[in-house]
Amino acid sequence: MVSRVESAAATRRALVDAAAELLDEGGVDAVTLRAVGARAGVSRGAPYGHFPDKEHLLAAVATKSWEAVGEQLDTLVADRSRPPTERLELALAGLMDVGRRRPHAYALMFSAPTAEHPEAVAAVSRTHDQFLAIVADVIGDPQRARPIGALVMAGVQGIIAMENSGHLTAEKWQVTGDELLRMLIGRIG
Amino acid sequence: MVSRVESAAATRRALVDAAAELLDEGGVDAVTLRAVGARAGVSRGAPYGHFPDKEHLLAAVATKSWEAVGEQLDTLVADRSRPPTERLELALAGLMDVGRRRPHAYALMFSAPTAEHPEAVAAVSRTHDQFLAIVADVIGDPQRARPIGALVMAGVQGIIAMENSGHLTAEKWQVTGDELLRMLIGRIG
DNA sequence: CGCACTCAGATGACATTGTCAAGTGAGTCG
DNA sequence: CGACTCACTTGACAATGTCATCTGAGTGCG
Repeated sequence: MVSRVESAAATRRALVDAAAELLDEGGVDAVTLRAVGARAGVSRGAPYGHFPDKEHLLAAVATKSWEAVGEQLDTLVADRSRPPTERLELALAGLMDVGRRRPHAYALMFSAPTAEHPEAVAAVSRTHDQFLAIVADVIGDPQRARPIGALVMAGVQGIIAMENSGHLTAEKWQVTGDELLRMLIGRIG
Repeated sequence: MVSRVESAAATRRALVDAAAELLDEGGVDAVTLRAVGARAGVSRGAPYGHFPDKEHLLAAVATKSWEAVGEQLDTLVADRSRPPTERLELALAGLMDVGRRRPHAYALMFSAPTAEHPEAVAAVSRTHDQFLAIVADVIGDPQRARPIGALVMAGVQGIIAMENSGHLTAEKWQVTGDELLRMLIGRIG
């Protein structure tokens, strides 16, 4: 027997996990409230006990994705044994990895509605701070780290977007996403 | 009295225009086949005479958007009176402008389904060629123009995505999208 | 211990949507 | 002029997001 609040929290978690799985498997169109409920072991109307509407459920998925990236960056920020440049490379490689392994989730993380949900904004902000800390270690000057960090973040986002949309063809551009990332890192400072 | 083929072509054009308008006004969710039909002056089933499904209609909207950008670049490529760098700046400013004025259409242009439709791919490819021609004029070396062009294209795409998703906050990054664009251009070569 | 209560979740219902089969009428061609 | 073609309309259906209502298991008070 579980307490009612535990059970409700577990259900909420199961709903977000189910939505994330469906998103990864079949894109945003596959995230049906009925499918989410079924996978989470509840009925189709259950999400409305935890989220005002479907958009908020997706925002929760985006939030969790940002938090996952943030946790990954946590260990990188703390690890002072590696040189800063290497930590930055690892951080960016991690982002690229999410973009490639979970393209639908990645697109969701960078889509507009996310910004309208405070919990999502907080998760994004925290993760950006982690990232900025790493960039600052590379640059030295914390003041200049912010614009340059934005440029790098935008660059990575653009590289992944072009990869995932099929616009980054090797014949046309004579370059791979990884090479672009290396060019991007090389132009820091 | 108009010939049947003219009338059909006009209807197809009206459908794409209506879909584009609805997309700009209310995002992709507002693009309902019924709404598209109504605005185009036809019924809800009319699109099926011109497109196999809704996705192909949206692909046609994306294609038209790419072609519009391509035409804008046409004049820039032809205009040898301006210095190459200025032409590149104007080209990128034009892209940024589309991203800001028509955020939903811009997102559609860089979304995955587009790549699966041959006519869309052709329009994108043609526009990318225009862009590469301008970049090549700036760089000098046509071989190096391709990777650098990809980096710039990805950068612009990323800047717009961060702007439109609300992630490019001035407080966090201490920079504007336009400033990022200038940084990006400054790092060419 | 027992009972009324709360609230997470279930269920029925409804409007909207994408999609297709069948129908229709205006342009087209012999 | 009559048969035909085909762009478009209309009716229908399944799937979906959403809400009002219901139900039963955990909870607090006596």
